[in-house]
Amino acid sequence: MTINSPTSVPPAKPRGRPRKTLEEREDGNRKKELLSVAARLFRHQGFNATSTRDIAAAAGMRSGSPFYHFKSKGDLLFAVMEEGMRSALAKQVAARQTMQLSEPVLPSPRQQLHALVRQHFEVLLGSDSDFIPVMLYERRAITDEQRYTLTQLQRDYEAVWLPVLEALHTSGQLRCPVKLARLLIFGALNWSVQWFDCQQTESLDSLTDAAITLFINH
Amino acid sequence: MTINSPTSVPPAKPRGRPRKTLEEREDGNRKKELLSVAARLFRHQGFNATSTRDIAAAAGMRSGSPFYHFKSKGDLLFAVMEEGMRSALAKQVAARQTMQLSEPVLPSPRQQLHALVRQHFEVLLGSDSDFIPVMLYERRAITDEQRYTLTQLQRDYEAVWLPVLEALHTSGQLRCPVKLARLLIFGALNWSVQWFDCQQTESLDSLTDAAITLFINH
DNA sequence: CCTACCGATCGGTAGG
DNA sequence: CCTACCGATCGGTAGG
Repeated sequence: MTINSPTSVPPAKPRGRPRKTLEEREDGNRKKELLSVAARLFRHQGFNATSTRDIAAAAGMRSGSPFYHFKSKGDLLFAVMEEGMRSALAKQVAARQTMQLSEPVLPSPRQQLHALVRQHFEVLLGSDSDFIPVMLYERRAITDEQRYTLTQLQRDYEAVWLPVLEALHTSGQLRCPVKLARLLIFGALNWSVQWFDCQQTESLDSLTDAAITLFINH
Repeated sequence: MTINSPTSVPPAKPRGRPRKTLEEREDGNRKKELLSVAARLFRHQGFNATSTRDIAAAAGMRSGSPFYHFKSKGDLLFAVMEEGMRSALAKQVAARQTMQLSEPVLPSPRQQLHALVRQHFEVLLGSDSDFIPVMLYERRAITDEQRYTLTQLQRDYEAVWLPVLEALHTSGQLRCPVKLARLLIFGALNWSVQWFDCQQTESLDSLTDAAITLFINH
């Protein structure tokens, strides 16, 4: 913690040193708790400004114990990112299935984009949303090999968007070339983690509506 | 430097230990050199992953010498950010004056936005463009007081955009509410530092054209 | 601006 | 998972 003025970190879900009930101790819950605690600290203080001692203390462990679960601090960071991507991919698949089943007619490309944007805001700003921001803003700190793995997952995530953008481009509702549109749109959405205040009145629904009106004609 | 795999840093402008000619030594050039060297390292490795020894070495100094010019590492970071904002503001003023003088008729709101976007891409991606990315991506690492100063400068920078966006909203060329449009547009532009490759064929001009077609109707 | 140095903190490990 | 610990590195300073 050489940071000058650390942005105050929201209170942890499990604070202090939790009494270890027998049920908790046996399984891999401690490892998952370590992941979510690390995600929260990495997001709000940054990877390099968060010590493994910070993480251990926030998880109610001693300083050496995180290394029982993860080989190194870098591996813990990568695990946070990978978990974030796998969770985001799962949510994306679920959202698509829900949409296709519930609609009486097939959703329009515009409706599909709306659902994708809404779901992406949920991943970025919703509950349990520390993992993906860490992945987005700490990619410098992982190895090339790890970055390659994440890039593959991100490609899967973005693959769903491309046909939707293509359809909108063909119909004239999206005038920007698809490849650049994807980069610019993701930028607009991803940047929201820098300014969005979940205490504010602005809901993710109205935010999604606004974003769609910015990108799409008619 | 506890980073796992530091993104390779582009070669410094003045590499190694420059011979100190008499002209260089006397004035404040060393301080400015320290600023630009620190901006480059902070941008590519991050603030916390860059040691003051890294900076000193890249500037051809010994480890303690940066502290002759700056009280602390944090003050050096803040100086980089402030210099970036003042330079960006100066470029913005210059661009506006050029436009108003050269056009035979007053530029349309759309033309004004084009100029603002183009100028912002220059600040983010053009030559000597390490300062603003550092300001955008290392704000966690400065004090509240310093952040307040920067927020003021950023407000000045953004103030120029608002009337342009208002005019576009009134004329129906921008359907998104102005306040959110500003946040989303800046996000789309600022995120470009994550993916733009200046080696690529894509020019800042065509990038600007694409961005305008994404945001503006007709 | 350099030399020589300090106290603090950090990631990580051996052994249990 | 804890205890006890190590080597390395870091920001910063006194004195010139």
